[in-house]
Amino acid sequence: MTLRIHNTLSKQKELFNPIVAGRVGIYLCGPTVYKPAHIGHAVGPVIFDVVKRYLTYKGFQVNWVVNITDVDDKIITEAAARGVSVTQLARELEQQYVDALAALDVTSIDAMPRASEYVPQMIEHIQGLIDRGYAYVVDGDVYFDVGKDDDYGKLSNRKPEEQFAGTRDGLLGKGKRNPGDFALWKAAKPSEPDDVKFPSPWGPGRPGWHIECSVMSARLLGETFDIHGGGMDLIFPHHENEIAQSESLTDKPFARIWMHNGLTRFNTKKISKSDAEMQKAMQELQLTNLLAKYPSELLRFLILSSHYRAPIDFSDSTIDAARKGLDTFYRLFERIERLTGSNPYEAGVRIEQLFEVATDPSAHALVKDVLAEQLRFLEAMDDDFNTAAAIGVLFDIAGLINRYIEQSRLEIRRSEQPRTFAAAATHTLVFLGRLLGMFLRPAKKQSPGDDALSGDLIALLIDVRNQARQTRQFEIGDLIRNRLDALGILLEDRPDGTGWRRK
RNA sequence: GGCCGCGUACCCAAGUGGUUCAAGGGGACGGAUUGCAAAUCCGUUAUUCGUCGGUUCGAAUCCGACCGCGGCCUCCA
Repeated sequence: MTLRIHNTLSKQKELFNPIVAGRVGIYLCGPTVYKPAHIGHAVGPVIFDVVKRYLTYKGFQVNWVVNITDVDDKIITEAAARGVSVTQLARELEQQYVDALAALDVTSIDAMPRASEYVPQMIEHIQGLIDRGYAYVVDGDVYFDVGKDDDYGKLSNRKPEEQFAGTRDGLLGKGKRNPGDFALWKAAKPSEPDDVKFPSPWGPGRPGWHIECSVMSARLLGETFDIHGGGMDLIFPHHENEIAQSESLTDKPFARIWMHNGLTRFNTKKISKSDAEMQKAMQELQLTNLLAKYPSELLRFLILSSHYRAPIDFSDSTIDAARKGLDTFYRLFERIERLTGSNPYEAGVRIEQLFEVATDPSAHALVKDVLAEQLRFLEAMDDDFNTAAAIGVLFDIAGLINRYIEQSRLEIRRSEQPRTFAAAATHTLVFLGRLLGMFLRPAKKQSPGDDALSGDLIALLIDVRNQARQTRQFEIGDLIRNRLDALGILLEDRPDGTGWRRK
């Protein structure tokens, strides 16, 4: 099986072969820390977390870098508005972001470099571009000269002459040679705080937006590396400019593969910072708020339920549907533990290890079918990380296991062999889910308000109810069930007794 | 205006030339099971893939036009 990845540069899926055999370098554009991160900021990290998990599974050693932009106009403005220092604001929001990613089980990032800590290297890079004639200085600013870069625009398919033809003079700025020229270095303004003033050969100032990614990726991954990721909205100008300033200095290809994820939408609109109507929604869509409201696994599941290049529409109804879908797996896991005594979250025999001993026809069929599904899962992942299709396969496997449980009447007769196979199939299911960063640990079954006493009381009510049912006093039984239902407790009468769960 | 993406059932969402390609989830409706439920299982729910043309023996899938939605072209994951 071979992995193919869609490359924005070529606009098609390409066979993946790393530069150095067995090793993969990935750079993902992280956030500018000037406002709390929203759900859209989690999409890239979750997807690349899966990319890393999958590549690791395939035997690659992955080095994944996500940058933090902590020097920027917007941070300066926001910090001034809040009356805190730029550094203070940036660190606070960075910590929030890191915490949110940890909550989402995005724990596989290898380095999170800060722009502010690579300024000397950026200056070196900029000086190199000046020396090579690709950049010029104007009153303490340094601009990249897009006119000197023959293939400028190859990523976003734009030609600077056409793109900026007839643009207003305003874009020309002070002393720009071409309207499309972008700042590599911005001279400090007197009003700006000291913690964003860095000394440079061109006077005090700070780096432009794009240069940090070129420099930090080169330092941490090499001048040419395997995969560069980010949101679709970064293709132009950010990534285009990264390519220009990197390749103009090194004469080497920058990133081999560009992966761009679709943007998260709310009411079909991009979650944007400037839209007034969006401001209110933004509050709700902040990662910290969402993580307080929903299990993180649900957010991850929702993100992975559509292909990474498609936009995700975020709404209560999509969340709700995702939650109900996820419950299918949770119920299966509970069922398996109850019927087989095997904990799906703990290491156990997977079904592929039982191929030889599956002599019983239905067990044999289960093994065969689950293995076929496993293949489909891997094929989906190999096809540009099609997590949506992969999740579809997980549902199919869950169906196979439930069907097998029904067929072998496991609820009634707990025969040895069906228990073993059902448990093993579930271990395979969990194993595949974990390639997506799912099913890492048992889902929370209880609410914060639950305690031992309420559990005992429910058990007591169940006993009373079953006594009543045995004497066919169903009104009493139903009363208890309905009243518990109103409290959010769902009773389930199974062949082996009555269980309960929260709605 | 230029560039890019999208438009698949009631909703979400895979599929980008042909035998299982119309996955999967939610919802709804039948059936099995249950005292009744819940859960689970079985079945039904798109002869059709925005519209109209074209290419082809054959298209949701390729080409063209059009309609609709969105993104970028200024900061943005």
